[in-house]
Order: sequence, then structure tokens, then C-alpha cells
Amino acid sequence: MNGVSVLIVDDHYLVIEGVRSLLQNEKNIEWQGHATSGESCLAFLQHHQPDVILMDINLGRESGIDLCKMIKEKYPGIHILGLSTFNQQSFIQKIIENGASGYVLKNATKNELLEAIFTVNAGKTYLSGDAFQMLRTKESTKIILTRREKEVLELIANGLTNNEIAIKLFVSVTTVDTHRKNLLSKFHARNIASLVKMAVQMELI
Amino acid sequence: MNGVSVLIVDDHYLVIEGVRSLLQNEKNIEWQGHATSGESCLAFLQHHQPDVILMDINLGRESGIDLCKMIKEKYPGIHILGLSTFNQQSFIQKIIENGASGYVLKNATKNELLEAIFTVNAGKTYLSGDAFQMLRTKESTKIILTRREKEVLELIANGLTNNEIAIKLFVSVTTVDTHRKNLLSKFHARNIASLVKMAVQMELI
DNA sequence: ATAAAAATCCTGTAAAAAGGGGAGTGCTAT
DNA sequence: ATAGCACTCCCCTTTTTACAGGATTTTTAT
Repeated sequence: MNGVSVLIVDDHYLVIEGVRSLLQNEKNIEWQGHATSGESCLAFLQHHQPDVILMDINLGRESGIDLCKMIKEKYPGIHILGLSTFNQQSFIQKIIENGASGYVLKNATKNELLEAIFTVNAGKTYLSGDAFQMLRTKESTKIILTRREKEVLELIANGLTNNEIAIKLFVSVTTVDTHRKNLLSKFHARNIASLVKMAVQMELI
Repeated sequence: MNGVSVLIVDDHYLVIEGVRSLLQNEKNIEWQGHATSGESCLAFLQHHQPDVILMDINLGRESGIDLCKMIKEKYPGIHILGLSTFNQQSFIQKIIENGASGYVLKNATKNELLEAIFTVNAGKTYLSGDAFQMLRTKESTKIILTRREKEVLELIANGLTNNEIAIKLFVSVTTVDTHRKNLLSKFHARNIASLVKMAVQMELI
């Protein structure tokens, strides 16, 4: 056995360098390389499948979450470990929901990183301490929107009136109004102003 | 001459490792070490003063911007280079205003990083391409609100109606309405929904 | 297969916001 | 001293939201 093979996907060159310098001389780790975009990652996977992928959640304008989902659909055997800074709490949950096996913060130590890699490689879940806390607190306050509600919310926040939204979505104005009512009720908001504020702050928009 | 001495301040261990591995073997760079908090950075400076500090703008719950200001007051000879991810545009301007000599994104290449270090060490300003763009676009799109407008905006975003705001601020409803109109016009917004979205995204709320 | 969830549509009333005007007071910086 | 800005106040009309009911048809998941 050659150790756990690892690929990193991150658009921050400095982070790639950091991880590489940490893992390069580890006996039980086989460094497979890096990708800086979803595209190059998928291309890489056509020829090599690592055991574990370290995946930055925020890949410039792309989303590591979507990429995670795609990879797990095509290569369910690969274990994915989310990677990001502490101030992107809301995404931790999303990447776990989309198939990631764990989560490590970018201020992790070498030992934490190694432990995380071996844990997910063994098929278990690894959540770095703070990440676990975040999941628990998020759990209670999170608001689940339907596909249509998200669409309507987005359009409302962009300044469209019910009438305009109805035309855009090919539905009746009363339908849009119903979605609006449900949104207000889900957010416990008094009006659209406070709803939009909350939605933007929760990064739903 | 021993090269440019460099200290890095960053709460992300992986980034520290990345920069270290990039700079360690450079002949013209003298690696002085790292700090992971403002406190440890200031302690370090009492004994060694590097030529250049690479400073993460976001140090956990501390702010690299405040730290930058303190360092420049005490040690004006040290050149500071801001460091962060691309999605913290609004802070670039602030750290420059607080005495930093330049700015590098964390997805910079080795050459960009070296160029930035040598440029600021020579007393000049270095802005990585995207950062320069951001400064320029920020400049033109920034919206200046009066004291009263900020108050009204805040209350609107909290879900209060004109009537309620009028009572709270001890003014007439028509006055609040005028502020509202001026806000819409300053933001070029069609309605309060889009206004609130923009305001939250610009971190005005 | 069937129950639950989501999406669609309706009627009606009252409240609030958007959009258009205009206008007086007080401060402050040139 | 005076032009500019912030803050205040008013009128009017139209559009849009908010709130309260109810109802039917698709999807989706077990």
C-alpha cells in the first residue's frame, strides 16, 4: 500500500503550496496534485482517481459545493473533505448535504489535517471542532425554501413587482402572491424589507 | 545585504505554510517567521523589525486593518502588504487608508508575491490587478448617505413602516417618505426590496 | 398506491409604498 | 452673503403589498 492518495482543489495558490509542503514528506500520503478550478479538477479525474479530495468551498466564482455534488455522482468512491475559512459557516452544511465526508478549517494544524484525511478515507465523517458547533447552531435557525420560493425571492430582491415576476415565470399574479406570503411566514418577517435583509445576511441570495 | 526580511501575520496555518514554502529558498528574502494574532505580532516586533509584513486582513475575530494602523504608528519604517481572498473587496480600500503599501490576493503566484514584496520594500505601492480594479469600481459606485438617511435605512430594513419610523424618530410621515425617496434615488433602486439587498451587500447595514 | 409537500389559482379589503410635484428652515463653508 | 446641503413638511394619484380566507392540481417520496 502506497498511502492515501490526495488531490487538492483550491483557487488560492498559497493554500495549495501550504498543503503541499505539509503533506509532501508524509509517508502515508501520496500527493497526486492540485487543481484550481472545477473544470481542471474534472479533467484530472478522468485519468486519476484519488482516495481523498481536499476541496475549497469557494472557488472564485464557481462553487465547490456544486463540484462536490458532480464528483460524488460520477465517482462515489472518492471521499471529499471541505476546506475553507471560518467565516463561511452557511456553506459547511451545504457541502455535507452534497456528499462531502467532512470539513476542515484553513487554520487547521498539520495533525488535524492528517487526522481528517485518514478519518474520511476510512469512510467516517470528520468535522473540525468549530464546524461541528456551527452545524448545531445552524440546524435550529435554518429556513428551508422550495425551488419556486427561491426563484421568487431572488426576483423580489432584484426589485421586480409581483406582476413582473408573474410574467417572467409564466404564472398568475396570485400565485406569486402566495409564494410571497409563504416566504414572509417562513422568515417570520413583517414585510419584504426585513425579509430581504435576512435572506441576504443568511446568504440565501 | 541579506535580502528583504519578511514576517507573515495570518490566522490560517495553511497559508503560512504556503508562503513559507514559497519564500524559504529565495536568496533575496530573509524569512523572519510568522504570527497568528495581533498580540503575538506586536510582541514579535519588540525584538525584530522586518522590512515587510504580509498581513492577512481577516485575523479571526481581530482585524488586520486595526493592527496595520497600530504598527504603522509605532514602526513607520515597516512596509505592510495586505493579503486576503478576493471576496473581501470592501476591506482593500480600508487597509490602504490605514497605511498599507499594497495588496496581494491569496491566489497570487510566486512571482507576483515576490514582485509585491520587492515593490513595497522599495517604498512603492503594489496592487494586484484585481485589487486595483476593485478600488476603481468601489470609488465610482460608492454611495454616501447622510446621518438621517442611514437611520431611516436601518429602520426600513428592520421591517418598520414609514408610520412607525416617523413615531420613532419624532418626525412627520412625510419626512420619512422624503428620506425614503432620496434613498431610492441614491441607490438607483426601483423599490425597497432591491435597495435593502444592495445596502446589505455593500455592508451599509 | 397513497399520503405529504409543492405549486397553482381565486376573491376581497385595507394598508403601505412609489412617483410626481413643491416649499420653508437652518447650517456651513467659500 | 450666499449657494449648497441636510432636514423638515405638505399635497395628490397610482401601484403594489399585506392580510385573510379558500381551493385544485402536480410532484415527490415512502
